[in-house]
Amino acid sequence: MGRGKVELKRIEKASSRQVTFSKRRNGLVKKAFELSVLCDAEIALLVFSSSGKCYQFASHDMDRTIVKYRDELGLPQSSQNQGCRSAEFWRAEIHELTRGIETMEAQLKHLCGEDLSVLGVKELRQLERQLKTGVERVRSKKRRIISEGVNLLKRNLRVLQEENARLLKTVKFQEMHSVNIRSGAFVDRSFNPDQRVPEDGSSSMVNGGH
Amino acid sequence: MGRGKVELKRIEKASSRQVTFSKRRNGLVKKAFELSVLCDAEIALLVFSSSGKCYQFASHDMDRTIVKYRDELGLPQSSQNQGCRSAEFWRAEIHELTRGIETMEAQLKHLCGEDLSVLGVKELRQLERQLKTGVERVRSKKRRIISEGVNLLKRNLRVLQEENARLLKTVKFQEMHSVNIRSGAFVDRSFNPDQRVPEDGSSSMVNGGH
DNA sequence: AACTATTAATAAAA
DNA sequence: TTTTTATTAATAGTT
Repeated sequence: MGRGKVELKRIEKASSRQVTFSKRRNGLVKKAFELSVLCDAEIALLVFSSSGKCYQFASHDMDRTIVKYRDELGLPQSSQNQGCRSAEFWRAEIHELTRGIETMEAQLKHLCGEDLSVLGVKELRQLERQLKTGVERVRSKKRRIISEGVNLLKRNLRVLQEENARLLKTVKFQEMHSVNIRSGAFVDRSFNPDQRVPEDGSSSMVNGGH
Repeated sequence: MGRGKVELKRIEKASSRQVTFSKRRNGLVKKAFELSVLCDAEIALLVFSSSGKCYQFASHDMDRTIVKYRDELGLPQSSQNQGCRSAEFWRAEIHELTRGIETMEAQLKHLCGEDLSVLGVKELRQLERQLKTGVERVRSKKRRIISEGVNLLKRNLRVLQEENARLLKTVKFQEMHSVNIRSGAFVDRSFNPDQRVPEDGSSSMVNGGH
């Protein structure tokens, strides 16, 4: 609903993203409100923008609804004040994960041809080989998928053509048959040059059926 | 949007209310999902039907988002709680990181031409374009590095050649000089055809320097 | 669950 | 941001 449809992926242009966020956030809250009123539902909605700003809507009371949700899961309350002692552990855990992420991000960038300054010729050669392999594999996969599609279409085409040929024969046979049975009508018609044997247009059906 | 507009009040007819609840709840979740994807937002949505059934949507992790919301309310009042967060929060944080890692691993595999079965033709096309861009960038970087190396060598070559020319002149001059001073020695050499003026080999060093 | 006539949301532009 | 407008999307009532 807008000037053209939009792909379901992160909007790259920051300004557009901001505008869309603002509009859709309003729309979402409006919808949530309407649902709560129309259907007598209890709704809690939390939205954090990518920059960390918090927006919320609650038809009744945010905390009450959250408590209800926790009850639903059977979770104990006020878990917020627990677990302070293991913070160091979690920090270390996260540090590990973050390091892995950084490595992978670098790899991804390199594979996209970005941030290449840190690499030497040897590494560039290896990267190029890796990318060429990747391209080749992707291409061959694509070719296979497309060729499968084409083959399917060809098969369908053949089946339809055979079907049409059969139908055409049947139609011709029926025409001949009706001429033989009602030959009197034929004779009658021959006395009236304006009347013709009607054409049924079945041959055009062959192409009309996609 | 429908056959006529609706008043914003509780739908009295129970069956209509139920149908509308179901439809609009789906719509609301869809909108929440779209907002989270398009605008990179973190969203938590809780919906309780009037009969008490609980429905939910969370773009990231419900508990993490709730904790974030509580932090939002709690932290501005006093900063003493900063850094002291629940194990749940850390678990959610790690869950987030792990999800990111999985995404990146998948991307890496795809870029290496592995695990392509999950992709459609459109995605393969995009991937191919990405890889081609990457290859091109890697190649151009490699070319630049190599060409810089070559240029450096050429510069060295020129410098050395000039140096050689200078040295050769000096040698020639000294020889002439020595001839003038010790003409006897020159005469000695000219009498011995096997002996040559020694070549210093510096011009072959230019090429041997790789 | 489908089907549409309508209304509502919203993308792009101003 | 907000408004406007051309379009798409959601959905109310119906089958």
